[in-house]
Amino acid sequence: MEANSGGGGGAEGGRAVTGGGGGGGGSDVELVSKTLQVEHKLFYFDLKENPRGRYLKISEKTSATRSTIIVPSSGISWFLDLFNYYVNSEEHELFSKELQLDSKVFYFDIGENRRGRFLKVSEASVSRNRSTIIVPAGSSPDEGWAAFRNILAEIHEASGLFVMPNQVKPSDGQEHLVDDVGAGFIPGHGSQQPSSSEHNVDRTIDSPGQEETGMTGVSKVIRADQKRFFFDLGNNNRGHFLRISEVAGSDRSSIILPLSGLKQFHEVIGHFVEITKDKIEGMTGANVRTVDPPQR
DNA sequence: GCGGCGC
Repeated sequence: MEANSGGGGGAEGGRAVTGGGGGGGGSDVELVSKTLQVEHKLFYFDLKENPRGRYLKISEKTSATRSTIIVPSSGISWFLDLFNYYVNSEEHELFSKELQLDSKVFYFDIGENRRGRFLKVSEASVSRNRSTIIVPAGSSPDEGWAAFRNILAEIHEASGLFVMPNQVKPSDGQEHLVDDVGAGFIPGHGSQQPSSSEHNVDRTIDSPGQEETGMTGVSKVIRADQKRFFFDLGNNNRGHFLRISEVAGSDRSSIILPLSGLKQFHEVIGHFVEITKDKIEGMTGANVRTVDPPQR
């Protein structure tokens, strides 16, 4: 559905109020607020929520300049992935990236001047002018980009803590409820999700999965391009199965995989991962595209 | 206390 067609709670962003009136963001609730100083820049991270949804506002402030981008909450984990990519990649293999979220496109570009290297993140949306923040790499790679990444990881993790348990219902018909693919994990016992570069393609939401309920109702969702794939364990009188549903727009279709076939399924997928390694290596997700660096 | 961004 177009549940988040607001492009990330765009109702805010200071568009109506210009000039230093009271920026009373109306119904926008601030869930998390963090600041990061990189060289002489100050970055503000505000995870906010209004009736249209949740979004992360990232502002860059210097003495004379303020610039803000608004990231829909579903994009936080993509941002995290992308910053991991820029932190972990060698200099010669840094490419520009585009990230498409709802109606917005975020451009990630590397630049360099005598002050050093920087990552330019700009947001283009239909209604608003393009806005840009620039994150210095720092003299050691950890200073700028990694610190930025760490904040993103903290916010990504914290945002999971704000998911009400009854917002995610197991099994049938949950597709429309699981709007917030980037919202992270449901807090449970012992769920440690360190922000290392170790998380994979899957942007998962774990249903409670208590022991007493058995495995039925365990669900995950991943996202690739404009599609979402839901994985739901279920059972009927014929036994247990994994239902994999593909949802794109208003179309959906499913396959039902008896658990007896799951291992082979896994092996076959692994085989294709193996033989396409060159192509998918470095992909942080299928709706992140690598584009040629600008020739300037 | 820099400086990139944009046309």
